[in-house]
Amino acid sequence: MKTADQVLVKQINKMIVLNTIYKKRPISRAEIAKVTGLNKSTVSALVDELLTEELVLEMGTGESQGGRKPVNLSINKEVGNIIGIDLGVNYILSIMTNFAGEIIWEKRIDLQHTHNSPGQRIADLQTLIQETIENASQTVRGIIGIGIGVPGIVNYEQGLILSAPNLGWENIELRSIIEQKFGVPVFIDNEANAGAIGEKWFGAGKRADEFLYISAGTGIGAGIIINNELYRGSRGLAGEIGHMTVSLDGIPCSCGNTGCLEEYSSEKALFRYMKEHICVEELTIFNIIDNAIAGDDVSRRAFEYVGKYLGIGVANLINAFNPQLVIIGNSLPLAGDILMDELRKEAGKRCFASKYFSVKILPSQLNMHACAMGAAALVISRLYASPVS
Amino acid sequence: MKTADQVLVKQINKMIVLNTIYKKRPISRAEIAKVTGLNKSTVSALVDELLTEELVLEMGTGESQGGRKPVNLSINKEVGNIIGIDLGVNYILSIMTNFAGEIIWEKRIDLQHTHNSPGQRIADLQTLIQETIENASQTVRGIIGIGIGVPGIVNYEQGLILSAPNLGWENIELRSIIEQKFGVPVFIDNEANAGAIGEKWFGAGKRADEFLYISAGTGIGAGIIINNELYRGSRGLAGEIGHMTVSLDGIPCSCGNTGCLEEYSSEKALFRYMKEHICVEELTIFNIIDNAIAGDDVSRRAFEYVGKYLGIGVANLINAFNPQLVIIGNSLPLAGDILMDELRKEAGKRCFASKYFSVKILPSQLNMHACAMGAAALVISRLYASPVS
DNA sequence: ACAATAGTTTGTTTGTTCGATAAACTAATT
DNA sequence: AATTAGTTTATCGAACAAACAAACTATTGT
Repeated sequence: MKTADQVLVKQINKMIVLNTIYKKRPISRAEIAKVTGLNKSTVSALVDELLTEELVLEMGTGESQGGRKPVNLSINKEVGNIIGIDLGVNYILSIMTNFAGEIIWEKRIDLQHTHNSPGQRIADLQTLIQETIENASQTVRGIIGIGIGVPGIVNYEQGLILSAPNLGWENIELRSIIEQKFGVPVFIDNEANAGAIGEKWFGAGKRADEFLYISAGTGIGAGIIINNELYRGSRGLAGEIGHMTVSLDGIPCSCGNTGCLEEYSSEKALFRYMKEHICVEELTIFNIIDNAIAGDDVSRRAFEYVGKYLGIGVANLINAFNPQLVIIGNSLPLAGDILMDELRKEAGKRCFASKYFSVKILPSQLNMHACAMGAAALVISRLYASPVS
Repeated sequence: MKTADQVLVKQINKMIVLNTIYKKRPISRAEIAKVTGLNKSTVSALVDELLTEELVLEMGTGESQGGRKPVNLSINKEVGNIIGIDLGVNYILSIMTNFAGEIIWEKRIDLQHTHNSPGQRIADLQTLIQETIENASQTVRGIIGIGIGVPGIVNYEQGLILSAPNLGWENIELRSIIEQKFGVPVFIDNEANAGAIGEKWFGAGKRADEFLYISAGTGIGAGIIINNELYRGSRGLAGEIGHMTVSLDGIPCSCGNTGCLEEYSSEKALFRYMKEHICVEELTIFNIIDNAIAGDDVSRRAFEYVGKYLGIGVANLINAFNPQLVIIGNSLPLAGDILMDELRKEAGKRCFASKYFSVKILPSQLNMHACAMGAAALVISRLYASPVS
């Protein structure tokens, strides 16, 4: 029960102005007033503050509309650098972006499963972050913060990893570890949540108020955007759809149940399908994708199999959430239409809403960068929420 | 992109004050200031307005806390009457409540399936509403509005019933029909959504920010409360979970697919179970419930069967939404623990979150009144949102 | 050709309104 | 006398409308 006052009013309007500049840059004060409905003088005052905070820049003038030329306003991309980390199961991807979310440096390191003790992995992470920082550009405020997407259960508020089974991690206070080491604010979120935010800020979800981001990789997870914001659920566990039952007496799952979605439509399922169809080679997910695209029959059918079941899971979620859009991300959609066609077909058939209107199902626009860019957006969004910091 | 101004500030704070009085009545101005954090003088001013609008009453004084006695404030229950309608498949329930949501009159009429032409049914509805109005008490503003819960797809903004297959209705402009006839504001919503709002305002969901209301009757639907508000989805179809796939190659459904939840855990499924187990009698749902409670073996096992599968559906939703609470409503939970025990067992097994904390699964507190009371709350909540009307 | 001028658009300044707040007050009670 | 409840008064700060200044285009007249 948060009461309202003038501080709140100003915060909201300032955020609206900054957001408008971010989305429609270059834009003049007059135009901001027009599209937001705020008074000209109000816009002027708020823009002045944003200018002194160096979040916004005046960049020359635009074309005259029959009178005085408008002054172009733009985001100051060089206020600071943001680091976004995708902490994968067998890789770490680190990107450095400017304030506009443009990637200015990145590096991916691949890790063997062999040395996955938490300590070693965190050391690798710290080394990579250090290297990223050393490649920062000259900016007003330096490194603004670090966002990290993790494949596991996370307490976002406390920056705590409760459990990341695929990493073999339990109760790691990752935020305080990284904050102490680098002295900047750190934000930890689930990998699928980060992916959803990435697509919301920079990808296929920019214009959708409500959408689902399905991370289909080693496991299956969903990031849920409701009312333009990430929905985390009452305890931060929303979107844990890997163990959705889709087949009552289906394949037994490591969780003790049968017929979990993850057993039918993840990398795990794909590998099993390959193995069952007499494919003895040791292949990576990327090998199978390449083979499928090149026309290999078994690989294609593996993706069709996985796509069909993923379509069932997606249909179940569409029925429950009624989103405008579903984005399929992580590794599996790299197979393109081989996966997506089958997925769309099955989802369309089983989706109740499709009788009334069609739900768009798109592959990720950011591909393997979604999680890291979303992690960076976790940091950037803080600047937007409270420009005065 | 809604901008903020002082009007918004006042609206928010006034609503907070009114809500605080509603929830904690009797309460003094000083106490309101304490619990909300608003300034004493602000509270005084807002309360004064609420008093002149007759939404609030001064009702004597409370015990002294060592100084001047506090003046007790309370909701003015007699500002007006609200009508809530549950438009069932074979019944119509009409309730009349005061401003506090207390039922002061109600009537349920049972209808035969035989004459379910939309015209006849709407005539029956209008007659019942008329009778309800005639039983209104003396109030300041008379009938404030009518809320109607409908088993079908509804466009809430336009008050339009797009489709109600169980009623045989398509594209009925129910709001304008009823508004024209009775000359008061009318709100139409889906039956499960109304049930969820009912439980939120008056039932088991009062204290939960995020919960799911599962309406388990003729069909299966869900009302979703997120952030203390009903979530309707991008096109008002959120919660249409009847055709969630729970068994890949399961029972064929009227929708053309196989393994839909509704085929396993609705009244329909219960009746089928009874028939398959050599029960030739023509029974109503209430007969089966009574028999089950009385100890009849087949009836009990029918509820256990349905409960188990409903548990799977509930687990899938918990995994996706991570609510604090799930409320099971409509007819099936009238069987009590016979249904609920099996449901909880299965949901607990298949619910990913249960490894981290337990989700409460409760039967409806309002039982068959949830929908009608929620429909009334649709009207009442409008008074709260904009006290000046 | 070109200066004068009218009209338009952009952005700033000024004065007003309105809501929340703090502080000083009155009122009522132990 | 001390304490609690509620009101009054003065102040602050936000958005806003209106008036203004600045910068530009278009039109007109010579």
